[in-house]
Amino acid sequence: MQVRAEMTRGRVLRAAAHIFSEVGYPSASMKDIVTAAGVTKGAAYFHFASKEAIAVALVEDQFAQWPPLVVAITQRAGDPLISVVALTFEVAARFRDDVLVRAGVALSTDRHLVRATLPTPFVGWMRVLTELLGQACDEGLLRAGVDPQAAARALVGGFFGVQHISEALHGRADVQDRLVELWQIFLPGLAEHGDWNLLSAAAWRVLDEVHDGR
Amino acid sequence: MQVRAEMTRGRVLRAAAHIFSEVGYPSASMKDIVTAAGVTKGAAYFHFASKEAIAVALVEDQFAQWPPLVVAITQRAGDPLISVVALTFEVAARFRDDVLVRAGVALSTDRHLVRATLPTPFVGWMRVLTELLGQACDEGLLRAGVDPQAAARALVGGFFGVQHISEALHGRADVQDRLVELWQIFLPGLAEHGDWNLLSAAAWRVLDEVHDGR
Amino acid sequence: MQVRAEMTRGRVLRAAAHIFSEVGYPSASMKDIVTAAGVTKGAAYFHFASKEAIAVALVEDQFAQWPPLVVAITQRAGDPLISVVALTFEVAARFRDDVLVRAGVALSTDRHLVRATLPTPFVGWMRVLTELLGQACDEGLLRAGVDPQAAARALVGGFFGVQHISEALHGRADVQDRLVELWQIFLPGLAEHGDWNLLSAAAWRVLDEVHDGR
Amino acid sequence: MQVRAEMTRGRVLRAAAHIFSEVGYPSASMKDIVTAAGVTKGAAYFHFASKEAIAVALVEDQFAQWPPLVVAITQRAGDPLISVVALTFEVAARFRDDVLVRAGVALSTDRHLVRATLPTPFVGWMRVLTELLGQACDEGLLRAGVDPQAAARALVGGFFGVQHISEALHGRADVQDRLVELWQIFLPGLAEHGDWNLLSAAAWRVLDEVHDGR
DNA sequence: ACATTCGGGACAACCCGTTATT
DNA sequence: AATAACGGGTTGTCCCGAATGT
Repeated sequence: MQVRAEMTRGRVLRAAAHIFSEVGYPSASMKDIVTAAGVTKGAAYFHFASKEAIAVALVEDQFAQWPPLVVAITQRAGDPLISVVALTFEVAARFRDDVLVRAGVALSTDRHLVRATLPTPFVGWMRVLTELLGQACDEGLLRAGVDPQAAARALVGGFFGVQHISEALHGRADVQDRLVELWQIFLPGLAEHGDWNLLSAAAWRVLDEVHDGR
Repeated sequence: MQVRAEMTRGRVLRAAAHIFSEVGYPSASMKDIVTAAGVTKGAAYFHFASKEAIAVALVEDQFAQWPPLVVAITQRAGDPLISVVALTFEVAARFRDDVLVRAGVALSTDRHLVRATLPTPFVGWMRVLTELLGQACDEGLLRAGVDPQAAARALVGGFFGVQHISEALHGRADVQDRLVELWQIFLPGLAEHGDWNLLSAAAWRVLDEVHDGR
Repeated sequence: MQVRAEMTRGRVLRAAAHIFSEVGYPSASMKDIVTAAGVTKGAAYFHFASKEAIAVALVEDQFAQWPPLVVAITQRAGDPLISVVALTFEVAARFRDDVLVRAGVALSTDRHLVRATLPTPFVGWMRVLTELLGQACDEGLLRAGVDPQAAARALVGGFFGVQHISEALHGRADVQDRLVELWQIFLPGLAEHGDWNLLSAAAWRVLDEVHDGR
Repeated sequence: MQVRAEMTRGRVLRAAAHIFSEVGYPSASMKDIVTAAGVTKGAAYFHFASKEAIAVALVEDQFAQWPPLVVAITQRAGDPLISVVALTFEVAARFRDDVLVRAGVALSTDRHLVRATLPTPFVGWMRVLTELLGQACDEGLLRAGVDPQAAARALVGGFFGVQHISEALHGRADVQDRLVELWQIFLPGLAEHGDWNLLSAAAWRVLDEVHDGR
């Protein structure tokens, strides 16, 4: 009865995602979760050993979804800077729209509230961006003196901060606008002759293709 | 008996700050707090109506400490860009070193976990920075086309993100280095002819004076 | 407000004694106990940190009540053999009649069911009886070749077994009869010329005095 | 598939015996048992309707093993007193060494913790011993005035007590020594001219024969 | 005014023995 | 005989108030 089991597991996960992102992990009670999921406590505890295990599953699911996206975008884009911009747009959109992702982000942000060991956040993104910016550097696209790794760290920090504030103040409704603002300040420091209008237009084209391709 | 009362209040506040910043607000129990404070529950509840009230007091204390700092720094600095840089350095240092501040930041970051209404974060800083960058704009210090408000938002976002990641990964030990990296990327987009070395040196001088002045 | 507290504590202890001796420690729920005691869980947990702590208190109370009894009886009896017999009668009566004692005995018997460390049973009684039988030996009352310590161990074992079986089969209603049977078999092996009728009559006289003396 | 089924049943029984005698019936969870047995819950519940059913099976197995032993020993011994002594030695050894027996004893001792009706303990042994001591009486081996039934009750009580204390204090390691001590006190009250050394030597001879005979 | 002791219940997470379903 | 699901029940904790000193 694999399919019923898989359905139950998914229901729990989705319900937990909603509740976690609404009231936060510590205030979410298993009772709320199973009620929202429409399953019994026994069923939930058959699939997840504990509340923490649900959180871990959620965060790991979220982590697992990025590598394929990175591959899809970099393949279509060709240019590393376009890839980076497109990634930030797409990730921001998912942060805003996908409740599983929102929950994963909330859990990662409050990771000290979860006793279980969650995967370390940020470092994966730093690696990806360091790689892409390194390529850009090799291709002579970066401003002289820019260290790809330092730029990657700054970019991840900026993205996270902007996204967090957008969430705190407006439920991420304005996250894309804030992201554009961030890029407009960032770009001159990153690429000598980068033109934001061209870059963002290219990034959107890539995203359109990626979305259609699916 | 005024002095004993004030001492008790302070002990509770400091103990709560430690516990909140260690395990987070929801997992911090009043029992832990009063034990750490060395007072009885009754005493704590005489000064604070609830656990939430402690959190509110902590956050408000934290908020209240910034305006004087802003005044002190802007008065000494004269130049608005130097003021901004000096502010980020000083605030980052307090985020790292002052347990009361750390607790306030943690509570603000997890503000949806506290049912009571905490003061809205970020907007105060956005106002301050918009003001300072507006001055810089008037004085012709900014790059052409930079909107002071948008730049202020990006700056607050970048600062928060960088600081949060530094906390998550290294307990804020490296926050100053990360902040410098952020500025190095930011500055070209903000000020056409800004030189980071000069700017940061000036900012440190201002901070030295401010610290001595106290 | 010492007196209310002491009352509450006592109510919990007595209720727990009833429930423990009825359904056994593991099957007794705190809910049952506090309901029977007519107090709330908060009150119970103020006095006892856990269910185990109640069990420990019960057993320790039981242990603490024997030394005074030993003193009272030996002082009145003079003769060590009479003391031993009187002790067994009195203890058997309390095992049968006093619910606090019954609970303590039940907990000691099932002590491996309680994770907390309960005082070691039996050894206290072995010491007391070894002492008394040693005196009897010195006074030439014992049969030649009897080792006081071995006899004490056998006596404690016999007493415990007889009492346990009486409890298991008839709720200890027949414990005194069974005890007399035990003594009638035991006495010839212990004291060459002991006469059970004289000895038991003397023991009862001592007990009457002790009871009146209170 | 008869043999696999029988194996599964046996594994469950043995695992349950271990767990019951370690932590007691109420604290033993089916999960622990099936894990220790290396079978699934479904398999265990195929063989036993409930946890109680396992306990009942264990106790009944234990009860069923004594009648053959009684027959074997009385046949070899001839003399009823030798039979009684040999029985106590052999039973004590099995109490100490056989985990199935240990579990049965533990369950019988804590029988009020099992809701199902377990076979009444002690009375079987009392009947056997009453019978044997009755024979001894008829043969003039008992001390004048000894009631076989009362003596049987006292003996069962003494045996149980000594064995229980040995278990509680030393895991039954010293049970044979304690049993000898008990007999040395008991014998004079039971048999006028009984000599313990001869009796126990005869009992051991009988046991050797019984063991070889198997 | 300030502090303490004691009590009140709601509730949380999780486990448990058991039954369906396959 | 294995996987999956079932809910009820357990202990313990938590935040807080009420009664009581000092």
